[in-house]
Amino acid sequence: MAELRETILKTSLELFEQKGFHGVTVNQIVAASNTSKGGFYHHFQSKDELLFVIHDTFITYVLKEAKAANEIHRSPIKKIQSIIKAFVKVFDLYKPHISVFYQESNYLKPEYEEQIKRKRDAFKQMVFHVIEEGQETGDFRKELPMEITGMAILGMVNWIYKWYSRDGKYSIDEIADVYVDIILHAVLATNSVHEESLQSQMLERPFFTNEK
Amino acid sequence: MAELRETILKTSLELFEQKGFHGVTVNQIVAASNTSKGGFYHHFQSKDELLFVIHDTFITYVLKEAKAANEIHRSPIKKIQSIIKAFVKVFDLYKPHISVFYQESNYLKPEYEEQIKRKRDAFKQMVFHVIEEGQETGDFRKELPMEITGMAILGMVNWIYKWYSRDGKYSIDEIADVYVDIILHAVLATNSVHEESLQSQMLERPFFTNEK
DNA sequence: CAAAACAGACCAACCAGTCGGTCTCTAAAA
DNA sequence: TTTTAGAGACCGACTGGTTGGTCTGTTTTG
Repeated sequence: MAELRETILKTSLELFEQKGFHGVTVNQIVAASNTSKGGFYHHFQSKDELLFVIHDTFITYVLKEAKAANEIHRSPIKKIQSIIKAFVKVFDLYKPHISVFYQESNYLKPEYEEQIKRKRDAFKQMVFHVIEEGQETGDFRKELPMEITGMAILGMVNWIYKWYSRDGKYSIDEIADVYVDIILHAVLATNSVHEESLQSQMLERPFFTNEK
Repeated sequence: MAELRETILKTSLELFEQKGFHGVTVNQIVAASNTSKGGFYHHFQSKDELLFVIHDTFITYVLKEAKAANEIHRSPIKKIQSIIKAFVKVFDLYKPHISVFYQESNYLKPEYEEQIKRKRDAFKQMVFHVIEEGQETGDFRKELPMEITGMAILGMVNWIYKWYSRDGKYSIDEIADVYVDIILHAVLATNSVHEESLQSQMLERPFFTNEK
């Protein structure tokens, strides 16, 4: 039964998030999971493999979401909208994974690192591509350098792991709406001559337009 | 003489950036600095103190810059412009410090952590305050939630440490210009009725408006 | 010559990973 | 049905290597 494996994953995730990968020993994980060294090493080859599994589950999910969003829509505006929304929402689902991901990713063993890097780059390229597309169709401002804009967007979203909390002032959906709004305001060409008008695209009636 | 101290700081910074705090032993630092254990522990109480010093030099600098930018200008638009520019440019000066800062900050001993946290919060509050100010004067869109917008800006800039390189395609000044432009496009009210007009404020003729 | 700066052998603690062994459960053999 | 055989799950004492830090002594500096 893979029950213990799940327990170990869950408890170690909590511990890593609190104290960091190096701040937690295998013995602590084992104790918190009510098992033993033997139990641990029966399910994982090493402490490093555990770190890899955590990384992989999160990045795999994100990549899948982005691919889907990319295939469903045709307009770059819609595409970036859904990618950002999905991306932001992932922080609600996988907050602990992501925290560990960004804080300990450089301690991954080379073999593991390469696998993760490939998926992460794939995601980055998707964002870049959508921006490029939007600039070609004239929806997005052509004067913005694509790489810088892309990294600005990625950074802004990625940083969420540092401050988001489920008990915070704003829900993840509200945050997603604001982010989409900020990004679209930043990149949309003012004379977007496409089928959809600026305003109708920019805000799907985000929550904060209704507030007083 | 405090010469060795500087050498240790510099070499350990390089090592930490490459391999991370936990990936570098005191013996390695000592060897790379052409000194001995005795030399190291003469200048630093512990490996942790070394980590603290690195954190502190960077955050102290950033905070000083932001304070200055805040005092020099009166208009929130000008303020946010200089804060962002200064903030972005810090990544050119202190890239290694910042990398270590964000990757290892949760391994700081509590006593150290508190000191750093205070300065970091001070900086965050300054950014928040400028946004608030801009919303009050009507320069910035009032419908944007201040906290989310602030964190979006901080995240977008902070993330630079993950990808910026001096040998990269764009200079730090170019990046700073694009960031200022993106942020102002996102936050400026379209009917900014202030002394300065939208366009003249937004871009101080950034490099990319001249391209082709 | 006194104090600071540095050298380097040494140590105690810790920690990831191992290894021989047990327990349980299933399924084939008797 | 009972017995036997075997596989996978799990246990926990042990180890070998590493690491941060100390301590005694030596050199340099003012």
